[in-house]
Amino acid sequence: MGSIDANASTSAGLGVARTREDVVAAASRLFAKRGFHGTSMRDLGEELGMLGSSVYSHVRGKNELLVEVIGRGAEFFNEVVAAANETDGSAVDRLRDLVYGHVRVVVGHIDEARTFLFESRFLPTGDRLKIVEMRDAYEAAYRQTIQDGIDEGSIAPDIDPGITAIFILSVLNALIRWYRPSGERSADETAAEMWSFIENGISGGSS
Amino acid sequence: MGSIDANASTSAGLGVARTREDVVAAASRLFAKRGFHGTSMRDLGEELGMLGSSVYSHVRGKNELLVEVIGRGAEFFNEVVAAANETDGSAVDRLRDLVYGHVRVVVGHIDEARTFLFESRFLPTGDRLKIVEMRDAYEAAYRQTIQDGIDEGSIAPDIDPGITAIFILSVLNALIRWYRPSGERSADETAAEMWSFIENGISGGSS
DNA sequence: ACCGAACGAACGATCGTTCGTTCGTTCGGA
DNA sequence: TCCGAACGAACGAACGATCGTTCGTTCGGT
Repeated sequence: MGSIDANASTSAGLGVARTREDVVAAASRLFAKRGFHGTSMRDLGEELGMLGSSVYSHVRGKNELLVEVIGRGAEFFNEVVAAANETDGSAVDRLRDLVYGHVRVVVGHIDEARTFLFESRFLPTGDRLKIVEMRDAYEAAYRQTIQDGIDEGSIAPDIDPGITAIFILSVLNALIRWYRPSGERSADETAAEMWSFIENGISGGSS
Repeated sequence: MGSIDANASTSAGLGVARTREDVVAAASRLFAKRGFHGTSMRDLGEELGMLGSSVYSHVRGKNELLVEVIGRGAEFFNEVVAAANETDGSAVDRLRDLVYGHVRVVVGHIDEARTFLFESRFLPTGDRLKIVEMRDAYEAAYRQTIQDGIDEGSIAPDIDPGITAIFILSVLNALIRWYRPSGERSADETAAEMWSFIENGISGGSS
């Protein structure tokens, strides 16, 4: 990543030059809160302290903003999979890395994650297909890791890797709905609770 | 071609007469598929084989439709809680009843359930608050049942009832995203897989 | 003849977008 | 040091389309 400008504040001061980065950030916020169809270019302008038409000085149009926001979200999640694949632990270790990484992404980039998950269906067709493909690959990474765990003997052989991957991702993705930055739990504390549930359900971990 | 032929039934057996019920059903379908803001009254009319303005012969307006669809979804889920509270089994039995009931509602009324879960934020303020309240009560029912299980000794005492309730509802609610009526699993088969995961996670059920 | 359902034109508002403009800053040549 | 050309950011009016909604009219069944 990189490109850390002197772009300290997100909003505040009037007359401060806005960049494309500010516009994308504002779009993330509003798309996440009100939805893509519920956000107008004039809403976006207001959020940025300018007119709706002025937004076009920075981006080509509304769809381009949706593609950009969702693309960033997808990138974050892909990095988690790549990182987990580079570790050389057991399958269960890699699965735990996937879970912790996912939670960190949601906690750290909740607006992009929300838009990625809820608004992808409104993407232009080509971009939408790419995202669907990417999501399938993400799910496949979980499925494969679970299968590896079964082969290694560290995960119960009587579970279905496919549907179990879906269940794990269900718990992870729902974080987007209930997590509030003001909450009492940190990212890793939340991930630890999740991992305990994923490992043993309501039978509880004897950790 | 003139204008009014193609009266081929979109709905039930009676050839011509559309009822308010048909309108609400069509709204459920479209709100679930395209979202509330992504569905216009003219879209709704087309789905019903009439003009957008004609929909107003059956309902007062678009918001009323959203309130009605979501209200029906909420009612389904409330019935599940009421039914589970009437059984006299153990806490774990009641929890399992809640899970199975939830899955049956989603499978049987997926459009209402989708709209209930995804579009509630677009409700008029008063109705939205009611739905939030109802959802809190729904979550509280799970939390209380888990607590009962802990008190009875049938659920591990080292788990947090609050966050565990959230995790269970995460798995349940996500069904709305991935379930397809053409799928290979029945409602109860799906619920059984879920229950196994909720009970023991990836440690597997000894079933 | 009655009555509800559907039509179809029209409304005001808002949508995404375009375009000519203003305004402040930057910067090279004299 | 000064000047003016060049530029990017933002303005603000306006566009065609579509939005939710209204209303007088027409149609078909009883």
